[in-house]
Amino acid sequence: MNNKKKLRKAGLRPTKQRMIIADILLDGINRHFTAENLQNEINSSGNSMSIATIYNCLKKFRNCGLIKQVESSKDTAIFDTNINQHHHFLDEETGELIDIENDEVNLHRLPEIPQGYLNNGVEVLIKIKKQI
Amino acid sequence: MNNKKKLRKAGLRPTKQRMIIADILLDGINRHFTAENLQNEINSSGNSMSIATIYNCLKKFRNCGLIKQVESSKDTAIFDTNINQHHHFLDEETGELIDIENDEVNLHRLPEIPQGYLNNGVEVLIKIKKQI
DNA sequence: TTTTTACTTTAAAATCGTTCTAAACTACTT
DNA sequence: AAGTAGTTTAGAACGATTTTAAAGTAAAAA
Repeated sequence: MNNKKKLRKAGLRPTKQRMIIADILLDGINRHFTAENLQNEINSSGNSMSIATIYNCLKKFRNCGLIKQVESSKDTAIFDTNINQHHHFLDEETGELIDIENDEVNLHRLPEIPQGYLNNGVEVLIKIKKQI
Repeated sequence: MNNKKKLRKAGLRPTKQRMIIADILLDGINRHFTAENLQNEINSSGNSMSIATIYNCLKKFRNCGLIKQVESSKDTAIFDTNINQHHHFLDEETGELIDIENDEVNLHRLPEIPQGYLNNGVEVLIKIKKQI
């Protein structure tokens, strides 16, 4: 499916700006990035875009499930083009994230979900530290 | 052990401000809180403290292992007085966190830690959503 | 004890990531 | 082609956190 169709299917108008971002992000390659990283990529591709638009698009893309936002206590939001349930190694020193595929983690005996709630995704974070 | 000793053991000078914070946080009760929450508690206890000092202390306490910082992509840092390895339910709508004790999650077959790194703690986050 | 030194606290300013504003623009519908 | 609803934009605003630099304090040295 081309990106125009992907955006339409997600309920988003395929504007010029969203297409530029989709062409960068939705190429099937898994990557972690910040709004600033993306702006640099946009600039490198010969385009330019207001940072407000970039934030708007990232929020829309995230809410539509085209990308994910990683749970991490860094000062900057980190997004992920891998939208399948998966996990991460996190080097807390550098902030570097490494993907862990879902089938590499075997979760036995999950605790019971609190009354009145539904399970909305499990994320395992394995914090790692450079060996000295 | 009293709080003065705990601070000394952690390598921190037991200043008046750190003692006020230690008296609030290190009472053995597990809680999640932000810097602002803590400032309110300090004020309620009849004391007052510069917000810069509160941030300084929280950073020191965290770096010494007296408290933990929760991995979560909220806009405000969330701290946790439960320093044992444990996990959380997260209601993404409200930001509410609920503790999951470590033995309630059974992790079989963790992936291999990348070359040159050491495991520095595992955190499982179960995102939950209010049932409609 | 007094002095010295290093560390800590503080208010206020600065910074940084992100969101808001409101005007101009553009995609889609009629 | 005209209308309308959604989108983009620069710049202002915001909120959390950090920095600054001066005053204060705890611990170490004399």
